[in-house]
Amino acid sequence: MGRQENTKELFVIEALKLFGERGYDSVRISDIAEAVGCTAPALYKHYKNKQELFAVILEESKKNFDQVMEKMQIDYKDRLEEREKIISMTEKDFVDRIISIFNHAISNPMASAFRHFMNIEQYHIKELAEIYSSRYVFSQYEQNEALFLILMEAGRMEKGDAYILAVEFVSPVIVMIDLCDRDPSREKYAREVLESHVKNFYRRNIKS
Amino acid sequence: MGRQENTKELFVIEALKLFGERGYDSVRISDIAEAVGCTAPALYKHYKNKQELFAVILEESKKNFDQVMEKMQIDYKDRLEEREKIISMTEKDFVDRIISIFNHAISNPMASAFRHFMNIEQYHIKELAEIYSSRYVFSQYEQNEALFLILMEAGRMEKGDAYILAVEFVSPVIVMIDLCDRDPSREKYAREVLESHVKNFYRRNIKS
DNA sequence: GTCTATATCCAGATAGAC
DNA sequence: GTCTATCTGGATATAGAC
Repeated sequence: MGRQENTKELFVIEALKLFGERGYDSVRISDIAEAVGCTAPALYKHYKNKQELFAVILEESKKNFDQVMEKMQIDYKDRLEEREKIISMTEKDFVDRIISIFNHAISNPMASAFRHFMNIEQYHIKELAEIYSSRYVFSQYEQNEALFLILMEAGRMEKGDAYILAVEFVSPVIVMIDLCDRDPSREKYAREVLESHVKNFYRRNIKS
Repeated sequence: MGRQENTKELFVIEALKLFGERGYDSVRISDIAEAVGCTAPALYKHYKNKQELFAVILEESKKNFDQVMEKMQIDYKDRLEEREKIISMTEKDFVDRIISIFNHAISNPMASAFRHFMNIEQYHIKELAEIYSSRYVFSQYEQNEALFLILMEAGRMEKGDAYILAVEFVSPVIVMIDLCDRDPSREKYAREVLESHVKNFYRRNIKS
């Protein structure tokens, strides 16, 4: 391979993919180099060692993740100007919102690779376990709790425990993403289940 | 270490624990031997190599898992004599049932180790991904769907999509177990969430 | 059935030419 | 900045004594 400008970045991308497939220890430097299109020693011109590459991946993935989260989701807590939009959400809006969260999680290759990577290394690297729980689970619960509190206040939902409703609303999404991570052929099933779930939830809990 | 009768079995137990913590490739034969209380070459008197030990673990864990599942859960589909019991289930019965499923998943060391192991190796070993999905997710969905169909028939639930209700009922349990696998200090939180969830679900969907 | 000693292999990392 | 050749360490697995 000839002189390249973006080799350094390519190492991060390909390594994340491979780590997500097999886990840190199972991936050889030469595997990563092959995926990039060069030989193993080339890596050491860009990174001190395998561990440093790993640290960079973690950093980059977290940054990327934060950016995506910010773009994808309305910050229901702070931005009060969103209140009007929330109060007038239809059944279709709810369905679209959940399906778009699901679609992004499944179809974005980097997000997907990072999630696989976290899943594999979560017991090994404490930091990853924490990231996984807080980003994928708790932030979703809290965002939807805030959403439901607004709807309760506006009289579109019966007043009650908004947090538990958020748990019930979001958990199927988390499980379906997990299911498709293990077997992508279940995407159609997952989308159908989620659509039915959201419609059922809307019909039972939200006033039109 | 002196002559032992159960070393062969000990290798399976300790290896499963370690594989569940770090993954297959990261665990050395000497780590397993140390946990067992002997040296690495001793393993080769019992198993051909590391891979054979792995295969035995898989086999044993599956067997163990099946036994536990059978003991834990009423086979709602086949045993019609359970019908009376199901129809008269109270809120407390539902809470107890979910909490006992949760408790078993969390507190049984072997079940816990096997779940961690599956989680780590699921992308690596296709077979594990399938086991995980079918045993932890689909079987739970289907069992509860059957339960809700009986309740609908008996007039204790409004007729509707029993499968989706099962998804909504069970998914929070799956997520909470997952959460505690990553951080056991969340057990109290998980139990509280699950209790509130079951009570909320019962109040909204089941007639007393 | 377990040990110590050792063979073998292979992955991570370095040296030095281009 | 990438290559080929090589060093080094560590992990799997074997040999042979007890």
